[in-house]
Amino acid sequence: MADLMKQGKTAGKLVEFGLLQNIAEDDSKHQSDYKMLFQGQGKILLALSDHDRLSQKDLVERLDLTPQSTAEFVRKLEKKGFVSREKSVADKRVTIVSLTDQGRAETQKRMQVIPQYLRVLTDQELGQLNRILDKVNERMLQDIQEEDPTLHNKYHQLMLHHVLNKVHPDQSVEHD
Amino acid sequence: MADLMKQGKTAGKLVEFGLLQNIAEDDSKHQSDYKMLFQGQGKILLALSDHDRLSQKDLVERLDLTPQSTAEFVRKLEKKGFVSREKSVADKRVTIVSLTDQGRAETQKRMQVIPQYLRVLTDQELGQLNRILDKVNERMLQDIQEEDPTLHNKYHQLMLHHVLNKVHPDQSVEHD
DNA sequence: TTAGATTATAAGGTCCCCCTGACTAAAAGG
DNA sequence: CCTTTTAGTCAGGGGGACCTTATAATCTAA
Repeated sequence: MADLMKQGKTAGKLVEFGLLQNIAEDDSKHQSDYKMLFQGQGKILLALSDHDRLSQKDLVERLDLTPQSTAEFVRKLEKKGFVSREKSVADKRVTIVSLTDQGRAETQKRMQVIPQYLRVLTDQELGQLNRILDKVNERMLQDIQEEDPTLHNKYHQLMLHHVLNKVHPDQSVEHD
Repeated sequence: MADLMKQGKTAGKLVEFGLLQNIAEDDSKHQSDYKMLFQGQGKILLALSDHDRLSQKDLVERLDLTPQSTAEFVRKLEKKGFVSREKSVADKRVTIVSLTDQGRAETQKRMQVIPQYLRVLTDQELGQLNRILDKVNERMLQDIQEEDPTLHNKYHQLMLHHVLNKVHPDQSVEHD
């Protein structure tokens, strides 16, 4: 019982957390666009930062979008200078999309967003939070896989691959 | 040094967390639209669940939107059956917006999203997470207030009021 | 009573995400 | 060689978040 209640309480706090993140984000005009990481143009950037030089077809498969949407996003990103397009020589039908340096930088910037608010946590608390997030993330991962055992959505595959890469290997380059 | 690194690590895990939340959300078709809680129509719902029966003017002030946008969102919500509108008798210019039962239910549903994944945490971990979130949330709150000492944005005020209400009082109707 | 302020509306715009349909150019296979 | 299949394009559309520029209706105060 107490457990359920505590869970509810925590859930509430997580909502608050999202809320505050949201406010903080549009308060400081710095437009980190953290929210846009997982949609539209952001998705493309993400996919490319996982594996550069993908054909639009590849993107379509990985991101589970229509070719048209994909083309649209790629075009927009190109206009912004974040990606470049070139025709494949091997197969003149295919367009190869790649991240420009600027795009790479942008993607970095979007993901980093090292939340300042973490600075209030003690070393111990950071450790606790890390362990907790590992556990929770792993659980979500399982849930997702249960929901879609074959994981048809390539985007999800990509993302999970990302996560798995970080969640279970030694996972740090601690060499200070 | 170690601290900064740990912070970075945690930040990474938080990104993963967002990622997974996102995937989980559009995997299970239940369209909780958690992401839309803080924008447009969601904002309106939120404001009304804080204080029902507001005039559009009130909404405008609280949400920091133009009257036109507000009217638009309200109209859309009305079309969906989430809110109802009535003319004030006292002042025939004003329209009073209130949540319908359906709207109330919807709002509940959107906010609840009691994250199942919290079930993997032990009682102790929940406690830790609660403390951590309190700390972090409080810090974000301060940051926000520093950024805008007078807190011009009424929406933020509303939200902070929400948060403050939960962050420090006893905060629960614990009667299982 | 009439001018000015207040509340809301209509109309139209910008930009975003994402889709369907129709079509071209290039590759592949019989 | 000629028909499919495949990669991508264009055109158009639905829905969402906002905004600006009128304008109408109502209230209020001189």
